[in-house]
Amino acid sequence: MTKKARPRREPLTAERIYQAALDLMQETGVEDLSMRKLASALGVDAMSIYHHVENKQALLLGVFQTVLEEVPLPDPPPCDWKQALRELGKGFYVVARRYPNLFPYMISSPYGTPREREIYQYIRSALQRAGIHEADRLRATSALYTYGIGMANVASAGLRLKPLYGEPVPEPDAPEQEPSDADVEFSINLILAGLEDHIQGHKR
Amino acid sequence: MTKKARPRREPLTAERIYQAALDLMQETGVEDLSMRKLASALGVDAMSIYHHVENKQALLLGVFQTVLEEVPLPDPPPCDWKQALRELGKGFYVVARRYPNLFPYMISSPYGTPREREIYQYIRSALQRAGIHEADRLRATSALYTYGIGMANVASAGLRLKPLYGEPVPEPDAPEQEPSDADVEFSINLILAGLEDHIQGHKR
DNA sequence: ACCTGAACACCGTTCAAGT
DNA sequence: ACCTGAACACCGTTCAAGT
Repeated sequence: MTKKARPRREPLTAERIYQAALDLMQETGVEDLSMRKLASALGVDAMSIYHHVENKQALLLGVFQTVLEEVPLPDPPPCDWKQALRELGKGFYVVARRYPNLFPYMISSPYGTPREREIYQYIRSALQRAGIHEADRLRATSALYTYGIGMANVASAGLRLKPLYGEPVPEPDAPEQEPSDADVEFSINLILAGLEDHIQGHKR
Repeated sequence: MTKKARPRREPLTAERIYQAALDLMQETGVEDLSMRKLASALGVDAMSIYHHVENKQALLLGVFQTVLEEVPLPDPPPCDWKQALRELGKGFYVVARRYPNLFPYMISSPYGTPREREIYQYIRSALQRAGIHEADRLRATSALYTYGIGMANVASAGLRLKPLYGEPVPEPDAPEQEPSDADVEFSINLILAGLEDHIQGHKR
């Protein structure tokens, strides 16, 4: 036992805070997260958190960024633009399923994260390779991004309609009801076919 | 002036409460709405509201339902299924633009509303007329619904990327930046073309 | 430099009481 | 039947103080 000694516990860092917040939200939902509960989960005074994170909004954005970094962005991207977008879409879907409580709130946040920008740019460059000409590229990027967002949101609810108020919230543990890869592929292929069609139409 | 007399003010009703809540949210954002502020806007004690509305969650769902009823559901639906879906999509978009603060929160709500179900069924029956066979109809409905949700969400932000935290939130008063009908049509046509392609593929 | 605790200005909701 | 006010158990955040 040395006198100098390591500190009684790990020092707080923004990353440790994000991870703890994410864990709490997975268990009890985003609505239930409070700075005070988070602090006590970290074994720390509530106000200590503010030394590493500006406020609750910034904390949430940090968690969103952490989670979005789990969406893989193949580098270098496959030369086949459709393949690139299909893989991106599937990756997005997988992460949305991993954090079903989080995604709806991420989407409704008035602020974005740097990772969201990267994903947007990835789509944009895939569409450039696809040969969609300048004028339509922004619109197409926006449409695809939009679609990913919507899919992530619906995926969070297991591709089912949300229950009405008063109806029981369906158990997440009904594996036979799990949306399959085929369901997701179907949905992604639909929009890719639409894009292909658009490109053909302009060539012709 | 009769003695019997009308009451000093309109009696509270759920509808008056929903409308006042909607007005407040339009001005200050959903996050800022509180039962207490709503009550004082109605000139009423905070707790009076609870006589007409179960709790805050139910209040929000009432507002969502009110707003979604503004999305027109043409009856009888046009025989052309693509036309029907295009009109539905545009209607959805117009309403999302009308209540930009509200839509992101509506989407992230864990509960749905009866009107959402009706819209879902409308899509479903349009796809039946389109001749999409039973096995794929649920997936296609889900994909289209998904797409509408995503579009509404992105539309709320004016088809732009959300600002990063710390960046100024763009003024909503830049008419030259307003997404045009053509932008929306582009996006809707993309997915309709994908569907058409899917149907052709199965006929062939 | 990092953490703490008291305090401030709020919340949603319950409940007993008023008319 | 409908509304009220006090009270309860919480919030996020500021600030002065501790080590």
